[in-house]
Amino acid sequence: MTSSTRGRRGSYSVGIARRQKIVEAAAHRFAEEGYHRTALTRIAEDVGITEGGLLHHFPSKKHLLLAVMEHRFTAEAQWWAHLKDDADGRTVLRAMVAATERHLAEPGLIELFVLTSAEAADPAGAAHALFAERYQRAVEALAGQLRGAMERGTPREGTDCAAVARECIAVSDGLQLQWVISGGTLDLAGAVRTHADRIARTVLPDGLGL
Amino acid sequence: MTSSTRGRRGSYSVGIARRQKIVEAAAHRFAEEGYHRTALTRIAEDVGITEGGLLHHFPSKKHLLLAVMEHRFTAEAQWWAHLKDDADGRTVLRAMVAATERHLAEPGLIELFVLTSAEAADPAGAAHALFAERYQRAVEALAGQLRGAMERGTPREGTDCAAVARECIAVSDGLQLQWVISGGTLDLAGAVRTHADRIARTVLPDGLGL
DNA sequence: GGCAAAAACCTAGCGCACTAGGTTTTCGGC
DNA sequence: GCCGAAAACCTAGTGCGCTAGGTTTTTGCC
Repeated sequence: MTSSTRGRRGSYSVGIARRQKIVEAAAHRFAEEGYHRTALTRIAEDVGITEGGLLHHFPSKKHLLLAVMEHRFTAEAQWWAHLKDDADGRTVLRAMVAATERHLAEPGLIELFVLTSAEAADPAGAAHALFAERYQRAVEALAGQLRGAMERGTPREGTDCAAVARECIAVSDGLQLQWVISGGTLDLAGAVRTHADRIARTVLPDGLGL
Repeated sequence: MTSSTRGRRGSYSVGIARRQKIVEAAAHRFAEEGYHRTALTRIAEDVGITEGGLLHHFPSKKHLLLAVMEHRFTAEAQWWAHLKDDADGRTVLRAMVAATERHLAEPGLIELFVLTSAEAADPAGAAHALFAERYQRAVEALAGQLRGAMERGTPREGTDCAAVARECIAVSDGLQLQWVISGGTLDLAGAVRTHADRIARTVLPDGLGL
């Protein structure tokens, strides 16, 4: 029973490199021509292997989509990390608007997000676990920051921070959907700001907007 | 150039009956085993025809899903019609909560809705047009009722009713997503109520909650 | 009632996502 | 350096969504 228990060798360097290339190629094609319209064979060709070979690394097309999204999510999480723990509620709410603007800058991202969200609705699907965890983490983080911010001011009585966090995330997701369907016409960032402002006026101690 | 221009005959009665049966069978199977896991062949078998025969009526599986959803949407629209035009803002907001509770009562409905929403993200897809129109109509209706209600009271200055309507719909959609992913754990109706209450406090003339 | 024309339906076949099982390549341990 | 086990990769085959084109059934019209 050493550190490397008998059997079990882990990925080879060539495999790791291949997976990275696959995710890059997939991200490119998905953003370019859409998830449903890109065939796994094309992505496999892009990286110089067979469809079967690709499916060795990612057992299904959905798993591949998930890997692409996970890549995005980590980048997103890193960005949020720049917020200090003692940031006040107003700063957090402003960060939500800024995050939306960041998403808008990357073409195809929101479409992919909406798609993956729906995929996550299937409890048997691979995306389910990731999203379940992701939502829980996001709600907790946002709620924690709001709670901390309120405790430093005079908290409004009976404010459920987790509920506020869930609402913020819901508004963001729901508006993203409307934005995609509107073909990019909707002022997404503006709408998110309006809501953040409403939250500020109803839950922040001073009752002022953003 | 008579009323029936040459050519063009319209559906036969047998076809209409068949389509209805197909939609019923599809709705049942989709709710039962999920959209992705039900094969068109099964639905075709249920109604006693071939897969090819089914595809004559609905050119694609997505079209069929869309037909199922349209069926639900009309039922939903009829329900909303019970609201009087001169209903006050508070009544409209309460109706949103009631609508959510209605959705929760029908198993599998919200899952299908989330799925179809994502499908609508593809501009080339069949669901896109329906959802684009649906959202526009919903926003206009809600905004109109809010506007009417506010004009009868003392409207808060600078309230964009359309924006409020979009936000309400976004919250509803976004929370539905979280509800599905949570496996039904989330108190969906409660969360919608919390938001509706916040809206009431920030946009209704009296500034009171629900 | 019978005649087209259009709807309803079927058959054959393609591409894609995915599976099963075999072959080749990598690489830690001797 | 080389052995062997596991990773990496390929090949063959299946079921599904969908298309193309043909056949059967319905139905308005004379």
